Amino acid sequence: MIFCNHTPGEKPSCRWRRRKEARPEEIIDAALALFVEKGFSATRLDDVAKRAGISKGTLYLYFDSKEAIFRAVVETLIGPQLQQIEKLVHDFEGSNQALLRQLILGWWRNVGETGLSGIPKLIVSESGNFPELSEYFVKHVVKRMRKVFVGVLERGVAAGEFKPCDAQVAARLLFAPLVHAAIWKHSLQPWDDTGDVPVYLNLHLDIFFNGISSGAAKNE
Amino acid sequence: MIFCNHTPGEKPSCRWRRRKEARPEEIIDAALALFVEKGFSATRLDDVAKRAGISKGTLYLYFDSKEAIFRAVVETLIGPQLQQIEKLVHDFEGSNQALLRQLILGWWRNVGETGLSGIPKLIVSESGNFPELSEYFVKHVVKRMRKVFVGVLERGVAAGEFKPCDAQVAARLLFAPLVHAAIWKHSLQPWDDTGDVPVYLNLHLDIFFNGISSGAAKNE
DNA sequence: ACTTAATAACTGACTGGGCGGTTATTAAAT
DNA sequence: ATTTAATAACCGCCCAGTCAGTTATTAAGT
Repeated sequence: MIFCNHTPGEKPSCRWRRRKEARPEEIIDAALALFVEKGFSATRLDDVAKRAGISKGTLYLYFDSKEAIFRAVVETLIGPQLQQIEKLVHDFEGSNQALLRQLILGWWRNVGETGLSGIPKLIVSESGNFPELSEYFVKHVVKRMRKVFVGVLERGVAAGEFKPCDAQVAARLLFAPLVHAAIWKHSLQPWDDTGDVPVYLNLHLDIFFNGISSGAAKNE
Repeated sequence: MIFCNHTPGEKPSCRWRRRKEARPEEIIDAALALFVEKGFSATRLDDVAKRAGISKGTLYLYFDSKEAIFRAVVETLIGPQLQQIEKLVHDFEGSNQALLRQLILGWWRNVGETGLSGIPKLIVSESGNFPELSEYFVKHVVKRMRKVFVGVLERGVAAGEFKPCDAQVAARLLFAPLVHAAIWKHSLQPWDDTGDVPVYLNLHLDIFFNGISSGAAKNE
């Protein structure tokens, strides 16, 4: 705790090191973990600094305020994920059901099982205190994400693969268990570890597609 | 703001009134609203007091601490709901599907559309800061609730009404959209008012039961 | 190579305000 | 007159944000 800032496997020959490039990411990672665990208000910057292996003053060399760190956490971590998802949809060849399954399970693998899974809880928790951030999140994340799902669902309906339905609502239903699982993982999971999530998601997908498929093929 | 504490429709003839009986509930209601909106840490007791129409000192005549108020909010508001639900299940006559539909829609009417709908968000947000409370909630609310759903689902499977499946997991899936809708309502809804919830829930129920029904009867 | 000067990353003690909690006092109720 | 609900001024801790000083690093000079 006293000696720090050494690249792994290096002996502590000095009190600290200059690592201008690495700081921001380390700060954001530390802040994400603490914000998710404790919430924004209850997180002390001293703790963020300690976790990032620096002093509190250093935080202010890279960010203007606690709130700026919060915004950076949210805004920098989600862009890449969305791009990857949109790419997957664009390149995919196969049935729409298979694509949606892959989207759901892929999201869980890339987001749900990583530190990113804490972001939904964080956003939900702080929505009342950061309305502008919530607006940003809805506009640039939720709606963009939903657009992908709605597109695939509508394509599936047009192709006769799914029953006709309100794709907006169906998209929300399809995605809800993902969000639910992610939030759960960071809140009540420790006291109710009900099996692993992929099992949960697979049953969801089976029921959902069995329920929405246009009757033609039934997967047992 | 200055004059207060009058039963509705009473003229402010004095600075305040003694209303020992009514205080606790009013405090709890005020605290619920603010905790849900801002989270526990970010809520100031001065604001709770103001909203309850009293001064901060008065809070301490009825509760030992801020945390005690928090616990009271959670513990006093959910018991009655659970009892009502268990009674409904006990008395119900009809198909298990119909019962589950009624449970879901009834929950939304009695909880989702009232101030109680904020509790899930509150629990999730503060789970990191109040582990004991989370444990209590899981033990006495989540599991008790799930037990009801699991019971009905298993009965349905045994009766040949539903396909065989893991009732524990299915119960979580069935309930997830409710929690999702409630949390959504208190966080991102203002920036994405996607239709009303009953429509969402009805589609959920249609897809779910169509997906899980044992093929015999199809309701279209 | 070795020393020294200049720069910039980093530190940690400090502060000012805000908020949880207390208490001396006031006023309603009986 | 006595009791007690309620107040509002008050206290002290905590923590976001600051800044004067320290140390690693780099560059220039010899």
